[in-house]
Amino acid sequence: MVKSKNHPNNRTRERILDKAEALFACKGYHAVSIREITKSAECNVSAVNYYFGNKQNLYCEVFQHRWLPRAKRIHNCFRQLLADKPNCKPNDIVRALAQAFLQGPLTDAERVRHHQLISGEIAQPSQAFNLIAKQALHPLFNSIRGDLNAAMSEIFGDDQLTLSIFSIFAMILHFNFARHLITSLSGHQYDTDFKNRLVDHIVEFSMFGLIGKNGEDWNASTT
Amino acid sequence: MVKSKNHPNNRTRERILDKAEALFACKGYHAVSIREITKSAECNVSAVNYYFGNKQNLYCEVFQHRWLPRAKRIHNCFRQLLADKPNCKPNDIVRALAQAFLQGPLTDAERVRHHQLISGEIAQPSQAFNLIAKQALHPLFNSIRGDLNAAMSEIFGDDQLTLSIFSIFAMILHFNFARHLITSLSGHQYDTDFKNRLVDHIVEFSMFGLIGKNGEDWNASTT
DNA sequence: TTGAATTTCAAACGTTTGTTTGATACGAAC
DNA sequence: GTTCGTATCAAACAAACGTTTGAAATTCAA
Repeated sequence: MVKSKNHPNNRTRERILDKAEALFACKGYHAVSIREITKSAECNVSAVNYYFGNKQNLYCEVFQHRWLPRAKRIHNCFRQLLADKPNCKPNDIVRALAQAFLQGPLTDAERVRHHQLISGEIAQPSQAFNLIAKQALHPLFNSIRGDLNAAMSEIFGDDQLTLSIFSIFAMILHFNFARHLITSLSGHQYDTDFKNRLVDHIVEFSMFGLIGKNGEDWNASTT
Repeated sequence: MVKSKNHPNNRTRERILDKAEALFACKGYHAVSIREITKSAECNVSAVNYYFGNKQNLYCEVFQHRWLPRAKRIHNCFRQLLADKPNCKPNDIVRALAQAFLQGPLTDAERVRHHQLISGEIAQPSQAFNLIAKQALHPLFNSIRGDLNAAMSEIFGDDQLTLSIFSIFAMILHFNFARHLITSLSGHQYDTDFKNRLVDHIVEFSMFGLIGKNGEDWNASTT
């Protein structure tokens, strides 16, 4: 009956989106109940169905109205960092990317939420995956692809460039969403110092690998 | 009452473990019901509580009796590949690792299950995380750390080595559990050719980064 | 063949789930 | 002050959930 209504910017609606996002991020879709969300948002159980129709749709609208805007803020931060460097080299691009994702405009709590949500969709894609793939992942991927392609003086195969971008993203995502494992194995907390260290590492490893900046030119052993 | 019983190797028990693992892997813990598992295993609902006490414990025993043995097979494959190469260099180590995880002893279906399960635990650690951290992740990490340390002629800081290993693992895990995203962005299916390509890429990128094997020695632009 | 232990089963347990209902409260327009 | 569209609420809904029960099968040693 109220199906076509939009309920734009209603207070309760916004509170539900906030709390739902936090809960979905840290426990996963099926582990969170509507009652848990509405109790956290201090409203009635039926508010979810009133404003969003059903639970599944609430989950999608969390991605639409919370996750995507944040992804755009990160993307803009990345572009801004690049704009400050005309004639940028590949290492500038990787650094801007790592900074945008690890130290960018988000608070650390937002960053954790952001990457928990996307890691869930990457591991087990749902309806929301198509949304963020089309609106965030594909555009960002193509954007970086173009930048890197222009910045690389060497001739780079299409596939080689694609796989390299995947690898850089693998690191950035992994250092964000595998925090527990990384803390457990390395002993480092995710403080400012460590995140600086991570950005430097991602740039150097992406550029020079294990060989390192001043690396010797050893020959590979017999294959 | 039957609490201390072990029910070793019972047929029904094994079938439940098999089906539970497959379902937990592809839908996640909370999205799978006991009835779904027992229907798939063609036994009575109460069999889960009879053999495993409760759902949570079944989940843990899946990791104990299915996931861990597979992790050990991968680890053994890795060690075997290294044993065939005396005086191995870092690129041999990375190649052995990538091969063990992407082409190793598992069937492809097993590999997908394996990485879906661990990606769930990495993103949102549960009881099972401590088990696999202690019995698989820490040992493998330390093992690789020792190998790489011995193979690197250059002096490598402790942290630098640690972060490099994380990065290599980030790639290997990412290329395994983000299959949907990677297929969506690159157009590649996970056939034999593509997996060969991935192993080669992981080795080259881990060794030389974007610069590549025959890379020029450009200078970084001004920081 | 007997009898005790183990395994399977249908049925039910009390909760919790997502969703719906119908009544009440609110807020602006007339 | 009345009216009307919107928002909130307690209460209830059927369905599904994890778990328990107690009685039938089944197994197997004596």
